[in-house]
Amino acid sequence: MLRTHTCGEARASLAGKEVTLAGWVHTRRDHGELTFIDLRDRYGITQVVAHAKENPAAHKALGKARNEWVLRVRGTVRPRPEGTKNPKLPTGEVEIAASEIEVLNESKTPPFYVNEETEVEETLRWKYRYVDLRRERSRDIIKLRHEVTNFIRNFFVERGFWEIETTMMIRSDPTGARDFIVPSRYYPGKFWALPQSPQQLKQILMVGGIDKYVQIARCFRDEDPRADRIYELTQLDVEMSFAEPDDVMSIVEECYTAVFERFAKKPLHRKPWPRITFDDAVRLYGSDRPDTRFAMELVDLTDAFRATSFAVFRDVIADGGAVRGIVVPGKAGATRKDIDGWTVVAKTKGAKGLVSFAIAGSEIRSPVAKFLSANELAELRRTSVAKDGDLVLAVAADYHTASMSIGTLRSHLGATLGLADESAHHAMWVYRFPMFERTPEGGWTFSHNPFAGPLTAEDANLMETDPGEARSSQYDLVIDGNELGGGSIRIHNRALQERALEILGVPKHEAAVRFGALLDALEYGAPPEGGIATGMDRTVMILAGLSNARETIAFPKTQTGYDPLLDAPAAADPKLLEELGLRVVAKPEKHD
RNA sequence: GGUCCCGUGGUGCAGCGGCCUAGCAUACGUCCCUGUCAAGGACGAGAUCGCCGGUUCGAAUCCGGUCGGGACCGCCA
Repeated sequence: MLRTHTCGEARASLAGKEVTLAGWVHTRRDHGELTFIDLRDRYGITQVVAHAKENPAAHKALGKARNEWVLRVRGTVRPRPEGTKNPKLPTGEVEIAASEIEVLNESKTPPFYVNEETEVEETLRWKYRYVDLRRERSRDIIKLRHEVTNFIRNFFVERGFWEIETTMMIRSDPTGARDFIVPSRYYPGKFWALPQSPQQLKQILMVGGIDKYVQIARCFRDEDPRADRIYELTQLDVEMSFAEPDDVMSIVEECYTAVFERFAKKPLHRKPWPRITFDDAVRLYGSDRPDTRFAMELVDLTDAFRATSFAVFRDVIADGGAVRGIVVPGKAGATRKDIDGWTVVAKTKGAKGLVSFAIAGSEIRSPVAKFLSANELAELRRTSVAKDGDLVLAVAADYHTASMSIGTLRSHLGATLGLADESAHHAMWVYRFPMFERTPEGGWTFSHNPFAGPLTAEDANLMETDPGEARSSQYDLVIDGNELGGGSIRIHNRALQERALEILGVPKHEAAVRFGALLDALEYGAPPEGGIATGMDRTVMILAGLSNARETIAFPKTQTGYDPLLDAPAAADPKLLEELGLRVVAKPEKHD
């Protein structure tokens, strides 16, 4: 090694010892005859000093060095003179009196500060990620990710799980997200797909008797990215044979509890974690991933307006719908503009409108007050338990739509009004999901994935008679209102799997083509099994308190998937396209 | 596919019709300086205000378009 110690190791115990350090110039303080530099590496920062009279050569070299130059420093560790120790640095007791400086490499002036915590535009950070990674903040996040990943891997391996890598080139299937595809040279016109998850493969591993599988798996989904969503995501992928839902939830809860206790900045609010049914989550929070860091539970106002002459409520209730609301504390004074904004939020989940009721003393102000009787308003106040100065917001629609609309508004208000308790992480399980949900077209879609099994034998029967009532074995891990992952006990019987796919609109013959391998495997002694996948990017995001997932990965892309570091995507060599049997028909885009 | 916000020396911000010959901080360069640690001091260089077009006597500033970035909706089993 070019060094004997790292820049984080210098301590009083090394005093008098000759050491060699290598690292980057963090800052330089030139006092003329006396020059200091702080030398930085991954491990820390050490002050190096040289005096013009004591060591002219070293002093000259330090004077010439600039930020981010790479130096090798030989010198003697010595205690700093009394009164010049720096308690802010772990190495602040000592300094290196330089005897020899070797410039390993010079550096251009960096495009942004390494030694300061200023915000820098992301595209620039990603383009110069090698500079950005030297910054303390970036390094800490990447280190955290490494430690969390390593901890989780060890956790499962220690419990008998085998880590198995699954292939990254699989069969494309038009369910779920859009696939990234890879052309084939031997089979021109045919394509592999990058896996959206190793779902089918891990189930096939169970059929192969692997019993317990774990993988920190890269997954690819070509959907428009968001702050917490990226093209390439990493998931903790786990599968267990002969498992029941509680087995999977228990081991993941144990793992995540350990992870949060070790790496999070704040405690978990409850152990063991609460488990809430999907129905209760919708009823109380209007969400399948409730943020319980604040209360503001939904109230049901249907009964208060059951006899109303107000047409909007009356018609919805007559159709079997519901009036669902929330009480916003102290917001009776909300402006028309506020309420219009909240109406837009509620409408994104299907609400036709939003009705507000401001509780002002004995009076209730509402745009629809004139259509409602005094009795109904009194009942509204009683049912909602709204206090003077509160604002009640309500949506009338079918029960699910009304609940989800108000729930979305609840989340929005929680975020914008800063209602969440920031002193603890709220982890929970949501379970007893419906197996199928209605699509806007009137068909069925799955709430988890097409391989999730029914919760009980009774639910399996309901798949035949009344699919909408069948409950799934699915369970979701939710932390602070974020869906961190989900899993289920899988269907391990070909006929039942075919039936499930049929309900989802995939006829048997088509299923045999699209899911042939898995369906065939189910006929060769597939064990009952289940598992889970959780998002590592989001996990690290929450642990580090970040608002976007890009910072948790080493080489991020922009919102449109552009990689500023590698300048990708890029055109392919025409010869390669020829070999692959591809011709580009898209108009070239002009990117500046 | 859609909505909203942003684009000003290397970086981060201010300026939002004329007072801008574009301001501040920091970084950068030269010089001074023996105990600093965000060192200090003096001087200096560095920007056609993303791009195109329009309105106006006059545009960084207003309008339209476009490119890029971000947040969100759709989408994301």
